[in-house]
Amino acid sequence: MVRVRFAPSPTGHLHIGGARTALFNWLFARHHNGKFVLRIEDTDRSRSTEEYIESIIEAMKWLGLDWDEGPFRQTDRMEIYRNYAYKLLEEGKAYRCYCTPEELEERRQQAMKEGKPPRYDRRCRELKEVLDKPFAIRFKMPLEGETVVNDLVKGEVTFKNSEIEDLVILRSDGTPTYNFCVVVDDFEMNITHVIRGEDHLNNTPKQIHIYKALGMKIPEFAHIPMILGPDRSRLSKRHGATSVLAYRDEGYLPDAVVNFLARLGWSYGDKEIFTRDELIEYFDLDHVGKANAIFNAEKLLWLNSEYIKLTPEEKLFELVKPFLIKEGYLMENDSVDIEWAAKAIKSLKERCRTLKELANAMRYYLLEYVEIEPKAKEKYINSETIPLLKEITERLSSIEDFTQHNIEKVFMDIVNEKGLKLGAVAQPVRVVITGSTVSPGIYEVLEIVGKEKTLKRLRRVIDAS
RNA sequence: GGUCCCAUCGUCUAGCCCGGUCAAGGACGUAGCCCUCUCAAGGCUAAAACACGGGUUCGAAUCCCGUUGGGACCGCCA
Repeated sequence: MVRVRFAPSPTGHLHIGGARTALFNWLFARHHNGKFVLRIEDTDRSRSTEEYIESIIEAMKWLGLDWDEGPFRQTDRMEIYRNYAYKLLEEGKAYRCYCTPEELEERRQQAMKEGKPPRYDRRCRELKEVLDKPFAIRFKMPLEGETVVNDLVKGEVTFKNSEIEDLVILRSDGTPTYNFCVVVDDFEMNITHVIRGEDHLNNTPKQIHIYKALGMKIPEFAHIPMILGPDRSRLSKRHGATSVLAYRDEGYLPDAVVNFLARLGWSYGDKEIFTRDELIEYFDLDHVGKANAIFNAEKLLWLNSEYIKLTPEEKLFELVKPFLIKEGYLMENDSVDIEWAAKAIKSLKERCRTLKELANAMRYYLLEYVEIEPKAKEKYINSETIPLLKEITERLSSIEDFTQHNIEKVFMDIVNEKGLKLGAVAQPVRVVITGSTVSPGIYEVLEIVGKEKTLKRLRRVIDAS
């Protein structure tokens, strides 16, 4: 039975990189019909917050990454770690270190200055007597030999044991450290595959020695490459939105984000667009690449537009509603005819890449009047076009059934009678009705805006001239 | 600085493990054309990559070594 976990530390919102790690674990679990465990690594109490825990959970839910067990919290499990740490101490596999953090920091600085590796010098390792001073517990790493990590993505990676330091497993305040908790938890939770970011590859040999010292079975490891910003440095706030929830707020669809993240570092031939079921069916570690990937916001935008096109209009309306309300184009308790809304959205969905854009485009369908862009006004509303607008207003007002078909007839009549190009008539009308030179087809727009608002807007512009 | 990882179009990648079918395929983006009432969407076309240097081999994007470049880690952070 495959058991994997996602173990974020709540020191920030769930970001793109973390989300992809979570996704790969989730896909692996679902593909193998295994279990996906959520564990909150909050042993750093000074930086962990409840808000971040909630925010991470909210982001996971939004992405649709459901977990089978947890969320477990390491702060609830302190006794367990402590017991294991003391077990190692008693067995002579760990030792008390009386060096203070200040002393260690000083020595690190000194070592750096001398160009030596900034590593703990193991000075307490052979201390025989027990002192009456605060101490941390350090793990005794083997001094020679080598450790091989058989990574499912990277292959065989070999480390010299002499390069691995005697890490602290229990701090002097009695709290355990990351590398220790991970081992204990992964064992206690029966984790079979540890799928995590490549930044943990160097931690792996340390953890392997702890597993061995504790007589625990070592899980399989898979270290997936990092996600980098456009400047090739690790993705961070400087590169714009990195929090998953920020993408939700910008109007991205969770399926699009999931699809995008899945294709970052993983591939299935030439296929680009996957349903969730396809992702689950096809996902495997063999096709996870080894190289870091740069976050390509343009491609995410494209995928999102593809997903918007795939989403039915009625569903899209539900999704866009919060954005409409936020922008003030719709009141919370306004009732909107769903058929009308579907028509409106159908006209716009393939020219919008996010829900936010869609909401914005719906502005001229929902409001009474629209503000006209100055440039558009200057170009299309002038002494030449006003008579034309008057004429068309008159003819439109006589249409009884205000449908695309009948509207088109009015436009074509005018064009034919006056020998004009359609654009010469359509553009000024478009500007008056939508406030901009860009919109869906003019007949479609007028039908959706409706006869009443169409005439109101036209007359207001004519009267103002 | 030490250790570890990585290297195909600007970007995500297929191909690499099992050398020849690769004068390197797809996608995003970019450019042009078609469609057209504007903008999209759609269709067609184009420019665009095997980091470099050595081997091995009849033959290398594919195997080996080195160089360069990038990344990660070296905490009583996770």
